[in-house]
Amino acid sequence: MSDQDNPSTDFIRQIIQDDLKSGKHNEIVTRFPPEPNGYLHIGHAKSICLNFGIAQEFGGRCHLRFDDTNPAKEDTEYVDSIIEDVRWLGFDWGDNLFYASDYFEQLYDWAVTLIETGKAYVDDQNAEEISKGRGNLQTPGTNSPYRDRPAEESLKLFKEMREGKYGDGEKVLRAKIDMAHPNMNFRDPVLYRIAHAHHHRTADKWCIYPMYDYAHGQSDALEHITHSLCTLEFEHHRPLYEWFVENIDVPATPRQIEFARLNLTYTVMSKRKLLQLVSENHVSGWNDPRMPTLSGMRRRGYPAEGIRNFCHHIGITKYQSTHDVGVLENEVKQVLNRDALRFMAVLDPIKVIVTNYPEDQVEEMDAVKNPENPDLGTRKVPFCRELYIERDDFMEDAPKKFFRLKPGGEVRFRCAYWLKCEEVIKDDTGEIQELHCTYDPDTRGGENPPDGRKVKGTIHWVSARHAVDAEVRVYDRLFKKENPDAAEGSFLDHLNPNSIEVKTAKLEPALADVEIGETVQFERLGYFCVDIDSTEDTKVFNRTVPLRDSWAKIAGKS
RNA sequence: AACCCCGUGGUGUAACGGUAGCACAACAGAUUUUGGUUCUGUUUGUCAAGGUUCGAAUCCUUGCGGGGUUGCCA
Repeated sequence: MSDQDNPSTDFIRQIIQDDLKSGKHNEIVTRFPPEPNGYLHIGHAKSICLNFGIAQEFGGRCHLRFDDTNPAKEDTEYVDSIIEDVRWLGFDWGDNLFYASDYFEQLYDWAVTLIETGKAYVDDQNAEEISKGRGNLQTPGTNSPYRDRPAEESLKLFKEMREGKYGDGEKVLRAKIDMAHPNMNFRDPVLYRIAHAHHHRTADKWCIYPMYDYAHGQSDALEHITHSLCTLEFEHHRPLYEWFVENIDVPATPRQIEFARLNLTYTVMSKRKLLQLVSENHVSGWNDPRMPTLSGMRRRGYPAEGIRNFCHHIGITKYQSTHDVGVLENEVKQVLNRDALRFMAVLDPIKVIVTNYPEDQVEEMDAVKNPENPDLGTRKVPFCRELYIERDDFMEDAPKKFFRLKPGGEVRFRCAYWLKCEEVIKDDTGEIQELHCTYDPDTRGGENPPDGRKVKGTIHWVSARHAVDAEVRVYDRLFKKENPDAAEGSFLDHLNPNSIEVKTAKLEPALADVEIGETVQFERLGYFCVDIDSTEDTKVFNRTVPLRDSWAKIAGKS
């Protein structure tokens, strides 16, 4: 199943189709414009899939542009991670890699023109005065005392601002629009501020930096972007975006269209909060497998295809919805079910002795690598007298619907034999030590015996003599609340204290060959990805997502 | 009570004036050497009231509800 089966027909794509049909545009150009001040998350994936997806579907192109107009918050570390993440997601911008800082000179020249034509002025007020002068939602603002200073004076001051004559905050350049406008963005927005800060690309060349509103539309125009797609919070900025495009002699007229940003249950998405999780060590880093970042999901074992399919299926609207994280997990599971190789691993082992199995014998059992793709063939799994099974797969006082191992009961050991539990060995405290079982030689490979006996359950196992130890990190949701943002108190109050559980597991030996970054299925348990923390001696696995567990549901009910 | 945007099952999303469909979730069953997968079926919806129309989720009006906007962040 692929994305292409059902082409999207959201309102943005409809606008684009109309623009193509009417001849307004012959080629579609979009852009993904992150600010390099943090790591990309699943919300960005929605925007990436939208912008790059549209370029692919309509035979256009999509630029990657770093919106690097605020040196105080930005860093090359973020530039590098963003490039890596977009590539990993599966998109390519060819030669179209740009930076807003590439346009600083041109933006400066246009600002000069705005001053010359009386559409901008240098304001000497400080931030507080400007804020006060702007009025509020009910009351109009008042003009700055510097609003009507002669253009030549503003020109001189603006030049001096650039030359570094003033300190941070001493002066700003403002557009001269309307201090009583109902849209606050029109109350003489700031175009340039002074910031004596080191920029990760332009170094110390500049000490004045353009604001988002002033830089973004012009950058779009310079790149001949046809459709500038952004999230809903920029709706009020669109008229200003258009004002600049109209009042400046730009080479193209891009159109801004807004869509709803992605919200997911059981997580937070704001960069500020994600940064806080990292800096206060609630997680191990931006790429912690519990983070909604692309690097976290990659490390968790989410395939890029699953994320792309998710973004495709949630669609694009203006309705501020919250998607169930289960939908994402479902897309991930679909891809993994198709692709992941199957292995057996025991996370919470209990020993089984096969009392009637020869002490020194070892058999290599054949096990299918992936039932969804039988062409992949089989692997060998060693079977001997001592095994491990999952503690959950045995119950002394089992309910009727418990199809696994119980005293006197018989189950199939996957791809091996049918075993019957003869004796339960306990220690002084009553804790189960080991199980003594007998096997039926007529069931080799797990086949049905000739006498027509039936068995309800099949459980996984690992040979105790051949097992490889590994660390397994079992992850759960990072937050306990569906919406940690809306819940009472700080979002940090709702962190799930059990979002990670570390176990030492017993693996079948073939698992030793799985490489870092690969995701496999531990049969009956879930999907697990080899983590970068793995060493020569010990592999580390992250649980990507558990398999559906309908027994847990039945057990939970009774 | 300024201005702007948005209201379709539990959660999302389609239907472009003409049979309210799909996915996830839930429930029931079938298949199964993973209580996985797959397959079949069931339950649940157009925020409200008016209006236009042969016909309204769709167009209009009003109300109600949700969100956004008062950075020298993006």
